[in-house]
Amino acid sequence: MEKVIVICGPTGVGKTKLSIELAKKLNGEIINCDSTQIYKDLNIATAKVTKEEMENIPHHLLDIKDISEDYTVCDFQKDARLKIEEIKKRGHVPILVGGTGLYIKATLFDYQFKKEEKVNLYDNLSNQELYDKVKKIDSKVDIHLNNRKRLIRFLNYYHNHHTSIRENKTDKLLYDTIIIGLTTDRKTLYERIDKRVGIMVEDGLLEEAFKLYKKNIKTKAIMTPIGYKELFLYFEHKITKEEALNKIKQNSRRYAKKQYTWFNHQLDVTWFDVNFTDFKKTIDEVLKYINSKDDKYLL
RNA sequence: GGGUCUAUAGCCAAGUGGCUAAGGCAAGUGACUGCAACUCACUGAUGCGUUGGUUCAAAUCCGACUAGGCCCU
Repeated sequence: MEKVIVICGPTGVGKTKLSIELAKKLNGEIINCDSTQIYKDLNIATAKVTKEEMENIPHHLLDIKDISEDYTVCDFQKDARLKIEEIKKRGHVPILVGGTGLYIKATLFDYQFKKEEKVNLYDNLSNQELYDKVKKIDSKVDIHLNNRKRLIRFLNYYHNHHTSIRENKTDKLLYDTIIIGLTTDRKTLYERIDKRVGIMVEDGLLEEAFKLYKKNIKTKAIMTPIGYKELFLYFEHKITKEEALNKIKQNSRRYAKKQYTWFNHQLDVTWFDVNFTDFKKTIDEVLKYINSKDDKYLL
């Protein structure tokens, strides 16, 4: 049986470290599932693995796009599935690693992204008008009146496919999957996140951000991740450096919190409490679990 | 030691005798199939420093106490 292994969890728990150790043991190759690490030039703020950390383990879907380009879950699904097949063909184990839940889910499950033409027929409508339109098409959808982005998406979807997006739900899994979640108590995680921001600064976060700032192109790729937009405000003298860094910490904590909500409710995750003082124990625990699920990977 | 001002949720605060104590921030919870590190929603004081009193009715008025700020000594 050919498994696909997934490592998910909040930002800052040690997914990267575990993924490399697992890849070494299981003859694996890593597929990045982090929406911001797809892009080139976004390294420190996105906590991207360094060449040294990789330890010669093949990594895929890192640095594949320029910051001026757009990339969506639809692109990722296509790319990731291709990579999974390639890795399997080599007789290796695909290990999906990242914190972007939607990307992981869309890859693993039978999400259908059919061809669409881009339309912006709805930009001038008020939220109420959008909402009424949506309700008229499908009275059962529960997109909130204020969630303009989702309302427009619904209408665009309907325009293209003439069905309600709600009917797109699926629980059909395309791969034999083991989903491993890394976790720790909230307090420890938050401390790690705060500390990591300090390390990022030492590693040159401000320089990286300033380089992007000077380009003066505020693309989606730059403005989405946590770390740049906050520092841009500092560069524009709107807030102090201290405030910017605190904002980065806070946004990271909130992000981690949201990731928990997502993973807990959207995927069937088996959680492992990380042992930070002896990470080997965590690795062993996870390996043991994988082994119990599939005895092909003997230790 | 004397005078004076203040005390409402983790923080900032509105409220100046009468519906169930505004709001913001922080925090927590949740939704989420084409921007997902996105977008959006929900949640908080049975109580107004403590304690007596006035009143049909007190966060609101009066007294004492406690704590803090400022001024004087």
